[in-house]
Amino acid sequence: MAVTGDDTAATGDMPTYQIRAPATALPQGVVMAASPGSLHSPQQLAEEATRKRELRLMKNREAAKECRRRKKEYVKCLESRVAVLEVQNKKLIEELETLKDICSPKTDV
DNA sequence: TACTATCGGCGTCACTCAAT
DNA sequence: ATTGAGTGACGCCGATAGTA
Repeated sequence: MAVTGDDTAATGDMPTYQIRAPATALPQGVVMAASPGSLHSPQQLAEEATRKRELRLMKNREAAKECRRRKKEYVKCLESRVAVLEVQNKKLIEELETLKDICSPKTDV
């Protein structure tokens, strides 16, 4: 698991699978906005607003996919850890029973 | 076969948090 | 204060399984 310990330690409410990664590159086909100074008419402003919204939605779409992918991976990781711990627990219980048998005094009833 | 319940994935919105 | 990324919550949709 690639989880930064510092992040999780600093923010208690942060899910452990969350990784605050640096900003990633834009998906292919994304064109950066024109500078605000180059806009004039209300028509142009409206188009710019629409374009910005679509860009935001597209980025959020990709972010959500990535977030879900990481979450699935995290859950899978937890499940395999549970499996390992269950085996370990079972072994310890068996060992305990063995030691009890060895140590307990015999009672003939 | 039509209907229903359940599940997984998706897109979107609203919010938080860190960086600037 | 603003901005961008990450994520929880919600609703929708298609696939699949179970049932009358």
